Amino acid sequence: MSGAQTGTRRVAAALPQGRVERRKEKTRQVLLQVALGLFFEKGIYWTKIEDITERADVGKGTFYQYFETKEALLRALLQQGLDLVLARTQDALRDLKPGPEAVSRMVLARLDFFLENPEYLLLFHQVRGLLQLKVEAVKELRQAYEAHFDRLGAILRAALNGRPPSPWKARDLALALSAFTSGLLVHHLLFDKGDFKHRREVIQAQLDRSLQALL
Amino acid sequence: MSGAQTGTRRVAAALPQGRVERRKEKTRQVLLQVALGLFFEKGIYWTKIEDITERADVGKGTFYQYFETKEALLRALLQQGLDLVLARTQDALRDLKPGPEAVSRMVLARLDFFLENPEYLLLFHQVRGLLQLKVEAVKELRQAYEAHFDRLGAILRAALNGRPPSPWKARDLALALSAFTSGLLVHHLLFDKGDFKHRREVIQAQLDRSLQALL
Amino acid sequence: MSGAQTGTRRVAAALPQGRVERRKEKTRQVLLQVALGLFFEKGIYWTKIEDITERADVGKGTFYQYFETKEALLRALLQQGLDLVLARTQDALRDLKPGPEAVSRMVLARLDFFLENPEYLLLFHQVRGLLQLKVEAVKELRQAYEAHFDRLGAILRAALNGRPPSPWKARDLALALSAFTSGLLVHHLLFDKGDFKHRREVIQAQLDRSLQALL
Amino acid sequence: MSGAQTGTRRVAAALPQGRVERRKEKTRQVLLQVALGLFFEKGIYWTKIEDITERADVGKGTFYQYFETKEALLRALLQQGLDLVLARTQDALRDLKPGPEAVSRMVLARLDFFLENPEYLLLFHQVRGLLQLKVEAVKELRQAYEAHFDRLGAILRAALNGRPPSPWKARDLALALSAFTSGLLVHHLLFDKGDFKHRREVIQAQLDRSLQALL
DNA sequence: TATGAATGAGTGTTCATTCAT
DNA sequence: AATGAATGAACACTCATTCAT
Repeated sequence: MSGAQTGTRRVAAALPQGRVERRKEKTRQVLLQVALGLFFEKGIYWTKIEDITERADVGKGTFYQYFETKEALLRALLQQGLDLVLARTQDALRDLKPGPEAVSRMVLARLDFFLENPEYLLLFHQVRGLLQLKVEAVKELRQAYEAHFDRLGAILRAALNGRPPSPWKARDLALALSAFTSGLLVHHLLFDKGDFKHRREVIQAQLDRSLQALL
Repeated sequence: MSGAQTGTRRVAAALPQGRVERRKEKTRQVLLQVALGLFFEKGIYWTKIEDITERADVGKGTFYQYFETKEALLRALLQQGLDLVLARTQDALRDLKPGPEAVSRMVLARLDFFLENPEYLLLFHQVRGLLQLKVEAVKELRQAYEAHFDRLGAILRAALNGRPPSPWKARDLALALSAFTSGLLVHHLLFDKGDFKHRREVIQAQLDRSLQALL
Repeated sequence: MSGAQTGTRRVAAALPQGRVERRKEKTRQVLLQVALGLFFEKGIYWTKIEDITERADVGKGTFYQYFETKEALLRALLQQGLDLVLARTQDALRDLKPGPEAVSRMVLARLDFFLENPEYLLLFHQVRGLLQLKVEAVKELRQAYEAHFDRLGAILRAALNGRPPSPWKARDLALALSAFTSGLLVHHLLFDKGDFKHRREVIQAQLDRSLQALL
Repeated sequence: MSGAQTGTRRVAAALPQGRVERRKEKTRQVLLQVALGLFFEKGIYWTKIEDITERADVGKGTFYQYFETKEALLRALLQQGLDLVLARTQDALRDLKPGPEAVSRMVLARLDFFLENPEYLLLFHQVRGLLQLKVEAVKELRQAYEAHFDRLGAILRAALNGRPPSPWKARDLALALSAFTSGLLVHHLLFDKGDFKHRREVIQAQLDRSLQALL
């Protein structure tokens, strides 16, 4: 404290801190963002708690003040990500009449979200790989995912005025759209890293084309 | 059974063994299949070498007679899987004229392969999650994947008489088809486990519908 | 004692600990000393990390807080030993005019050091056995050794007023003196364990006699 | 067998084999020599049984037909080495009158032996490092060493007409001479590898000089 | 509240040795 | 007698988590 030497060393501590409450929330967010970045760079499994705290510039023990376990962090991150895409999806529909156009907007909104946040794209991909595990620990992840697609299905049904085109059910169509977008993007991300963002037009055209058929 | 206690304990040893050569190959295959199953059930990361050898009913050391490391096993399994799908894809085109129909057959062939071998489906999914890692160890995995999609692209181009529909390039279309199929199936697999196989018709209809648009 | 059960179990924790800094340094030293003793008793190769941590009364993981690998520990120990002998050698020359007498003092100083610290004597002997290995890992050991004998040669040259007696070069003479002392002592140590210290006079006489001739 | 393909692959089998007896002895010698070479190159500890059998071009199981354990091989090798030096030492004294000259011859004979067989030099050095171990297994090694130096002491006493110069006892002088020679050579071997043999004259001069004083 | 030293269960891997062929 | 596939005890090292300061 005295000498303020800490101030220069600690990212978290250096942040403007109105009140303790605010600082706590800030540290939590820093940890989440740092973890998201590392999960993207090294993979969930290969990211050590210490990697996170080091980059966040806090003590290793501090991590456990904010998250009970590494798995709790993952859960929080996943939920945050799902919430963000969902919000984005709904935003895209604001002031729009139901119809194919609305669905197209939805899909593009999600496309843009993932282009801007490839970290979440890969996070979802990795997490999906865990969902098969029957362990108790994963149950919550599954639930988050299921809830997300239920809501997404509902949004989609609304966007289609309640009539998803045969042979789809709204929820399945939501899944399919999501699977398609994600699958396509993950591939582009993994195999054409450099071009990822610049290929938006191509990817969009590919999606458009596909969408016409699906609806 | 009674009196044949050995028979029940040692899977590998109990196998019909013409000669040593044959036994070795058999053991290797047993290890691969057992590993594939466990990767499916518990995930790559959570499957311990000992889990594998235990279920294969061989000593822990035996594993290392056949695979240099756990990662080498993964590589072998991935390659085996990619080879299998590719073979299946090509088989589907035998005695078929190029055209949309051919592509449809290809896609359905892959669908069937994955419905029969969900283990590979999930294996690919998990592996894709690793491809972002820049570690040397993963390089070979990437290469296997890249090579696979190059070949798949070539097959597809042939099936389309050399003219992939705009805006696609053959390889990208191959990626997209693969991503779509996989993404769709993984979701069905993870969220509707029980119905997985029985839903073939629905999934097929969904794919068909999508394909019409893509081509 | 009574009531202080912790005190008896944890050597490291029981040590007077001004501050964390001090405790850390202490733990490191405890590990080094314990390892030195075990290397002496059981040999480098046969000393397991757990032997060390057990005797040091710390957890196995603690070892790796202080040394990256077993080999790093060995390196640290070797360097510490070399530094100690060198210091002792130089001390022996303080306030002494160059000449045969000075050299004699040097040699005796080293003799005494090894009589007091047979652990280092045997450590050096064992390490020398590793120096032939071409592995990368050993390079640093070699360098430490080489540097040591360069410095020892320089000291010796000074002690001889720059004129080592033909056919020696200063560095080779340093090597020879060291080899002789060590060789003699190791033999006495290994084959006459009980008498080791009490035979100082005899050994000293033997060394003296030899020295007269060498210079 | 048919086709004689084995003949080209197997060093051991390819050797001229008078009778089975002879072949067995030959294989044993091959194993010993190969092991000696590997112990020199990689160190005793880091030489795997398989390294030995591979280079000897025999099956891994074959090793155990000739030596009960790795340690038994080491014992055999050590004994063989000690016998060889001793024989060489005695040869040097043949037709020589007792006196300082005889001792000088002895020492030089040993010097030459080690210059020709650095493998044994380093073997002895490494083994000496093991002698401290209190394990039962090492007892025989110690005994071999002790017996060797007893005999060496006897030879030396004879060479000195029964009167070792004060303050030496014959056995201790033998030890000292041995220690000196070995120590010097090991150093030269480790730190001046290239020159090892060519430096015979220098080393010899150094030894001569030292000897004059010791006697 | 923040810290980081300490922990030890857990894991991949090695290798001397055995034994069925 | 020769082989090499099979074995499993043993070991170095990792890392999520705890807790005293």
